[in-house]
Amino acid sequence: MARTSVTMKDLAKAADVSVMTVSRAFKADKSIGADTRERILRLAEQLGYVFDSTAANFRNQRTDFVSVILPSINNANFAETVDVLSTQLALGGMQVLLGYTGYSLAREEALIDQMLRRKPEAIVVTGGQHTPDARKLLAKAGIPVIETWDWPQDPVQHVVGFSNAEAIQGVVDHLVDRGYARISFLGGEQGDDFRGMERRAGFVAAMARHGLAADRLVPTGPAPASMKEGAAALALMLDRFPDTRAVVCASDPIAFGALTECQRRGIDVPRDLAIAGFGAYEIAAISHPRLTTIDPMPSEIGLRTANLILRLLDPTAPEPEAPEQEGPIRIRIDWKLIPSESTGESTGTR
Amino acid sequence: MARTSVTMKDLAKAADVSVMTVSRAFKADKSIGADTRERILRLAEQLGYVFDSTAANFRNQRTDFVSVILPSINNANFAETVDVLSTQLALGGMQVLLGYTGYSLAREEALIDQMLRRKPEAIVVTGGQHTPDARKLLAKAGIPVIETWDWPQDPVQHVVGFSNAEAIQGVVDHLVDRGYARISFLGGEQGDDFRGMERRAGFVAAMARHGLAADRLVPTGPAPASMKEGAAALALMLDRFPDTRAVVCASDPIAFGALTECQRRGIDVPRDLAIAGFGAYEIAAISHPRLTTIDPMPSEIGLRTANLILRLLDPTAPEPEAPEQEGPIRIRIDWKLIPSESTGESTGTR
DNA sequence: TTGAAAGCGCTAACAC
DNA sequence: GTGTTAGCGCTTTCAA
Repeated sequence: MARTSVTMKDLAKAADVSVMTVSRAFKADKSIGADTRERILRLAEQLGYVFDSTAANFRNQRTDFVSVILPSINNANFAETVDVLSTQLALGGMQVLLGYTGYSLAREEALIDQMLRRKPEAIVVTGGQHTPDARKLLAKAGIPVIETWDWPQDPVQHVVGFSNAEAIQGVVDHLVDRGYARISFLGGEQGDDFRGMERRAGFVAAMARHGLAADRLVPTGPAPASMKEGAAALALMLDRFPDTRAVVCASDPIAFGALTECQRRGIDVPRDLAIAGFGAYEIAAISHPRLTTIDPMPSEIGLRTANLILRLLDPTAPEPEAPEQEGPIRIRIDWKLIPSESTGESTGTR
Repeated sequence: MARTSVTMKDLAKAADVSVMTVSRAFKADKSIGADTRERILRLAEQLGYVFDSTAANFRNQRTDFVSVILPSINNANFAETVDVLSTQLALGGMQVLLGYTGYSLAREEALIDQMLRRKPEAIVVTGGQHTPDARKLLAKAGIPVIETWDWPQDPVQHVVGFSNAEAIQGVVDHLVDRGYARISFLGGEQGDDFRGMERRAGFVAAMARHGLAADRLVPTGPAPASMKEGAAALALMLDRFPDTRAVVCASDPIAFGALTECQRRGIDVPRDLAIAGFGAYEIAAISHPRLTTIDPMPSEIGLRTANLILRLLDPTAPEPEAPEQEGPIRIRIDWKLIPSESTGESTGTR
């Protein structure tokens, strides 16, 4: 194993130039003779030299890292946000450093602490809920902090997201529009999945606004709730609230699980029961019937977050009036209702 | 923004000790007075000191990074592998640096080049297909290289994976067992998705072995093929090979897309048509009917890869006989056939 | 166009 | 238990 790697010093010796000249050979715009550069690059190839960006980064006091903290990587929505975020940041020469909390705030705190030691240029977190210590760490980090996928009451700094409580109301309004009144909610009400809890709160608020009973609440257990839990929750709902005519689910996987349970029991969706999800996952657009859902624009979140970071870090950015005085930036993402087959058409109160 | 951060030097001055003493205060096992340490740590808290691991890593010539290169993060199987891999490596103090190729070998080459400059301790790639230059980079990297999710003819170094061609044969054998003979294959045959192509090759080989016609091949377009493409491919298949009684799909998303298309057309699965997938995605276990599939053990791949890396990097590992001479390690992951409802029961040739 | 000096923040190794 | 020295590989600055 070539644990002993070739350095610029070695190259310099071999090319009989100074280390500085070698350094210049690897930068595009430095003043250096074309022939000298070519000779050095050829030599580098021969000796198997690999540029050490850790050293360069250290010397420049820039890591070009952006830390991104997610509840889980195994979630198509978060994955899409990260995908776009990474791709976009790569255009600015930035690299994403990913961390997963497993939906635990304690783990998030530990991760933030650990991440900050790596001296990222900015840090992106999911949600607006953090432990007090985590908040303190973020506030004192001295780098841009962006909370995403949420619309916190009291943001740490920048925000790119939306209100989960509000978004779910789009679903409720849609169902009420179609004449549904006896509506259940399937979704977690425990653990650290605050987005799920907010969706439940949003459901309750929206039902109250319509003067409807909002007590048909079925938990799906701690996050991440997925298809299986959705099926189990539907069974539970049929047992507890048999008069239900429509269900709002905290996520599309839950909704799809519920749908399969209906199929197994011979319950026709949407004729006997309407089902709505959340997240605009791939499955919502293809299941039979297709699921009515909310598109939270995950790629938009990633894109706007990346652009915000690039702008905040770009020293050449033209500052309009107040130089160095710009306050926190709040970018609201517009979720979109996608009405579809699973909530059918309606003709009267259900 | 506190672009000017507090260093050990500042702490040393404030605590009226040497920088070395400060350094010791942050290491668990160093000889230092308990009171001195406490005083320094308290001071660090007050001054908002954050340990700079980039400097420590640079000094120690260890980054504690492991590069992991994936086709896409938006794939539940790869996500699971990475999840377990990251978690396990974290136990050894390692951090994963993720990169996505978008199923492009050219992009993979660029990524590998870029990653190696960050001086990772090891590099994990997906698949055994690389550009010649990428292979060269990997071979000369001087760190452990692990190819995963594949079983290459000519591995670069270590391997943790399985043969996609062989695995798909498990599905074919199962269908033949159940009496199916007129079997189609839905899956990509273009672009850089070599795992998909290998599955197709495996299908053809298995059919030939059973003396069956293997010419019912329906492409799904370039990777990543997903549910929508699966539905479209099924429609195409019905048109081109209407006598088909069973379809083998290159992935569960394709299979599920095909299933939904059947549901829309009133084709009963498995009575009229059997469908099998690949990957043991969540959807396979819950769709109605549930999908027969192959479980490629993604978390096992992640776990074994992590443990292999930790072992290779651990200098205290007891080397049995040949010190520093151990050859490449090949860990074969045993995929598992999961027979389920979508391939039904059979009574005779179909 | 090229080179010499200095140092980014931390720690191994060795004194005391 | 604490301090001193030296240096990881690179680049900014200034001089030639």
